[in-house]
Amino acid sequence: MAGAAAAGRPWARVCQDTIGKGKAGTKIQCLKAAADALKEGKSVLIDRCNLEREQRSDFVKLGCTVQADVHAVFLDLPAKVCISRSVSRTSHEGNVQGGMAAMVVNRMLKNKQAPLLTEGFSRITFCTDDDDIKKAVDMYSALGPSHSLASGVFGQKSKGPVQTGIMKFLKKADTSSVNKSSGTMVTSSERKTGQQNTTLKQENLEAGGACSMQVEKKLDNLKEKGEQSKERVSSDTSLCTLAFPSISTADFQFDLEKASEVIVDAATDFVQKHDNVRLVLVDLSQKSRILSLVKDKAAKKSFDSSRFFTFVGDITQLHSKGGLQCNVIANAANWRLKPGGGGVNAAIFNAAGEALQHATKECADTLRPGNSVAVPLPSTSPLHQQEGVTHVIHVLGPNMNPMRPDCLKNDYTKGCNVLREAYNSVFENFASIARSYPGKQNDETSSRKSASGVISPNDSKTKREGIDDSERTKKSREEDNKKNGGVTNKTWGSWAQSLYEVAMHPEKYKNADSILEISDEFVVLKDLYPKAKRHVLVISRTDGLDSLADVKKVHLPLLRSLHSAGLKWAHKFLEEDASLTFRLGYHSVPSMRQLHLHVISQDFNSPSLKNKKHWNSFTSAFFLDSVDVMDDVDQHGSATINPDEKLLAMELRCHRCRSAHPNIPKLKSHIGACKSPFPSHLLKKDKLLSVSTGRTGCS
DNA sequence: GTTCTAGAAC
DNA sequence: GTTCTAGAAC
Repeated sequence: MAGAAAAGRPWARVCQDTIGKGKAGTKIQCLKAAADALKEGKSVLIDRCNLEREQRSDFVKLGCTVQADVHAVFLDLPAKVCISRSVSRTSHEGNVQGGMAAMVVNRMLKNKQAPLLTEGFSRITFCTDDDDIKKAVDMYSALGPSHSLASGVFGQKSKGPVQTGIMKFLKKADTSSVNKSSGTMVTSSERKTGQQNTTLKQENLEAGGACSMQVEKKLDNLKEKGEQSKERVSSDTSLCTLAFPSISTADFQFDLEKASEVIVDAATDFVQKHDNVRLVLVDLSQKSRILSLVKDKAAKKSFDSSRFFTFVGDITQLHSKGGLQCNVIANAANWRLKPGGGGVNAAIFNAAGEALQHATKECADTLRPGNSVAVPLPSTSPLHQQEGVTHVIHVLGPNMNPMRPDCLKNDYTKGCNVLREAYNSVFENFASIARSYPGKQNDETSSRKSASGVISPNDSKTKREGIDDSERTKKSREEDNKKNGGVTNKTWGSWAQSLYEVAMHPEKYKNADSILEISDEFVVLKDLYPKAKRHVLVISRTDGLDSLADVKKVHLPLLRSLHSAGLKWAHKFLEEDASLTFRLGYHSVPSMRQLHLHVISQDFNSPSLKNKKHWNSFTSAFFLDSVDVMDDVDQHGSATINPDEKLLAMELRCHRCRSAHPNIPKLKSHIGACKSPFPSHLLKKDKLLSVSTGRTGCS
């Protein structure tokens, strides 16, 4: 179908299901048809699932080579909606319907990768319901030849600021309403009115697949981007990019010569150690002395110069004005992490709007020199929408200005050390964000380890659970905690005390047959509401150690004791029932106080497993394998936790074959029958125990 | 963590 | 009509 939009721009729809003379064709045919249509000056709608990055990259490349704007409209509908629609539809062009459809859709959704601006899209619109889809269709239908749509990401449900454990229990921040208003606001502001004759077939978008992509020809738009864009726009957009200002050299009056040395050392060192990332030092002025010093010093070093370079431009408008796509920007913040003050800090807070202030508050209150904190930028922020910036890393450098706090009074030995620490901290935070970028990792472990983007595993001072890394706040928290007798200041409901009670006074309960073992370090207890045929808890007896968030390196021997007690009981159960498979691990955010290890058989055959939260708490990244936790604590001094509650609300997927299911009863009947092998990430590192593998899980 | 239940989904 | 979920109360 080629819909000639009412306003005049002709559209060509390229659909693989019909491209072979009305029948299904090949991707090559689609690419050719798209290229031809673009040559004829048409806008092109690629009506193809394109769920995986690699699948769509050829289309993106095509768009870029003819200098067209490439947009993605991502239909991010819940799996159960996709499945039920595809099953019940009739006369689908590709004949993906009926019983077969569930299987096909499940297989496709398994590999779903949300589009990123870094792939080369200039605009991405997320649609998560019918309303979003209608808006997107209306918007593109009404697009006239002189219209252009803003660049950036629209309608994405924010990953949101990381919720602290305490937030979860005190009150739920209503992120859903915030997100909704953002989506509506963006689309309605972009929507052209008065054009209702939809030339794009909405039903195709709704049922045909989860993702479609539009390649829009708009040469005039590109010209506006000016000189710099030509130079950089072609540069590699597959790299996760950090743009950063020179730290401390403006208001903090740090010596430029010395600063440039630190920058070049830290940056070249970093890019040599990390793949798939690039660093860009940004300054406003063409005559910037710090840029030329850094350029000169960098020229004398040998490293890949496309991975670290300097750029003249406004750090808040790098994409729109400079044509440089940066996922992450660093901010030369003040110690209070407050907006204002002029310079880069004021500019970034200004450009990012209130969303950044709120998100920052969720992550930290203050910052000390040499430290940084990464803040996920909500999708409501204009900086996110227009520039594609997903994170802001606030950093505080050393101060040489006697009019500002913590002046080092020209002590450049200390100053250089603090500046180096500051850059290293920023780069490490950036590295963990880069690792969590979809496509920059391919296993579940790495994604959950840094998914929040706030956690810096190499910096023991950096906060977890979205608290902060400042010593000031840490102290006050510790004082609060002392009063509670605990290490974290999470509040526990009365119902959350029972494990604590058992751990403190196991002798009181020793006659109960639910208690399997009591030692000085732990108590082994049958879970009162087992979520599988066999489900026991190994509860630590250390007072004040309530969850993984409290665990420090000193607790490593304890973790090992809990683990080996868990193994012992798993083996005992395997002797009784050789068909079982066991997994040992912790909940990222437990509901019950007192650190406890779950030992749970993987049949999940139990009437007590009743809801989505139950299921996801044992089968998503919310469940942290004991072996990983021990490694993590050993290497980093604490456990890396992703406290994102969204993990518990995720769609229901089989823990073996990853197929999606619309509800718990359907899921349970599937898992009762599924014989697929377990995912490879569980087969590694002896995370699963069974008789057939003969694994012990000890290594 | 569970129980209860209104109301959404089928 | 029944089934299932999700939020409040404990």
